[in-house]
Amino acid sequence: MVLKKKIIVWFRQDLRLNDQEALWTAFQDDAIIIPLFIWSPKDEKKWPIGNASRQWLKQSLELFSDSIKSKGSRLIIRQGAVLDTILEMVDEVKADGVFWGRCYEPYNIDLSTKLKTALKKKNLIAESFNTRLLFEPWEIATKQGNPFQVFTPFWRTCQKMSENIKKPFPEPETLNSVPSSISSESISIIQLKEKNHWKFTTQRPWEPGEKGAVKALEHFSKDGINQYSEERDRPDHQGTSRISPHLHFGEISPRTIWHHLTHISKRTSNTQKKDEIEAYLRQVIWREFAYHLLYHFPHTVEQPLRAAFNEFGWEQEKNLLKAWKEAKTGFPIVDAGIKELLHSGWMHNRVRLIAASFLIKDLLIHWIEGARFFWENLVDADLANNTMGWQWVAGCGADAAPYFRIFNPVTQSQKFDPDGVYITSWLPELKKLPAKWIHSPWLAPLEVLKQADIELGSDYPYPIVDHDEARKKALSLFEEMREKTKD
DNA sequence: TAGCTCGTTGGACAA
DNA sequence: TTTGTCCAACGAGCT
Repeated sequence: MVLKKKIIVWFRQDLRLNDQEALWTAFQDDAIIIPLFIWSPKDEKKWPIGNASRQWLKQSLELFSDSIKSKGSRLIIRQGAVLDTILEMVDEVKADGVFWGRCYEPYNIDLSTKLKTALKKKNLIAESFNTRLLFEPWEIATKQGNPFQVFTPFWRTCQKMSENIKKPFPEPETLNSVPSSISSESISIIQLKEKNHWKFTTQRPWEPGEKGAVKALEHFSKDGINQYSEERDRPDHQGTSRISPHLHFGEISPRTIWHHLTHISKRTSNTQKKDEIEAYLRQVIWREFAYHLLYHFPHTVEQPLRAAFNEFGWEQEKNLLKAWKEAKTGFPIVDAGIKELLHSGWMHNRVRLIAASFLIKDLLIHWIEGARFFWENLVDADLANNTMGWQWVAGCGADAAPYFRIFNPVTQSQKFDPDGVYITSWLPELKKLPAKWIHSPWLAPLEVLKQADIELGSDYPYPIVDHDEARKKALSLFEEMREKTKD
């Protein structure tokens, strides 16, 4: 009789059973599988998991643990430094090796490398799999063999290579049991921080976990996809897929999304629908692009991709930053966005752009401050996406907007939330203000404000900056930076 | 290799 | 009210 191999499958940002190549490979090898999750925020260095993400993770793990149980196995949860914990576990259960899905944050790459070396030294099996991306960051390159820094050619290359995207792996029908002698921590070891406690609201309910992720995809692909390219920009409508937190925690794989939507696209003769699906898949490729950049330019989590921006004259106005974080800027679209973030752990993409542009170009505060605030409060906080997004808005990242493109928070608000429906859903104090004035209450006649029961300065703040002046100042600082870095 | 084209999400102003 | 044009800059990526 052949002795079965014993494999620890270490789960990180791939909390699902479907299209889980690490798990599926161990299952196909007929190995005895020990599913493991490690709670180890200290290993995450300067980007330890934020409060909103913790809350999501707790629920996601709870559900993942249940689905593993339903297959006859048990998820082992341990706490401590990743390397020590795995090596101890390997000895404890006399494992023959470890399988895991790859992560691409600099600290995670470092951990994987060290783990592989340590396991190989012990003559054990160490295998990592692609569980998070359509393409590995090193599989896509320009014709010169360099990493891409512009999205469109990256997108075209991905399209050409899309035939290679593997079909999702099925989930194992059953799993072996895990001996009760192997101890596990409770999920309650994942503690929320006391301050700035993020709460679920009933206003925008989420359903974490693999089932919730599949439901979100099915709902979106039946309905939302048909007007995606227009509707995705409307925070007052439900035009986006809302799949981002599911993708971040790996409750669904991008391959599943890709194949599900390309299948629909192939079946329909409706060219508009095909275009809408392509518009959405383009966004999925933006996520790939973010990982491509994170992998090839890992310093960008702290430093600008364009070095010239190290010379930019950022301001250090603590009070302005505080007002932004507390939704007290006096610009309703910005404040509504921050409120949405604090109350629901999520912010509409268009509003993220407006709020980010306001922090950077109106308040002239360094993008890293905004990146850290988002990191702490978003349920979909993702180092690759967050870094790319903030650098894009700041103009210091890949494919960034030219310096003179500065969002006007009032015209953006008028364009994408014309009736102020989004604004008033998060700022009820402005409910009685007519749509004409909702985007810039400080311009409303006193009579109108009175009728709307608003006294500026007490019910709702005065604007903390004058946008036109702030814009001019930003442009002159960019000009200074260009002079300084000219050569 | 040198030159050419092009770039997720814009704004201001004029007609 | 909508549509068109310029803003003005630069480097990536291709041929």
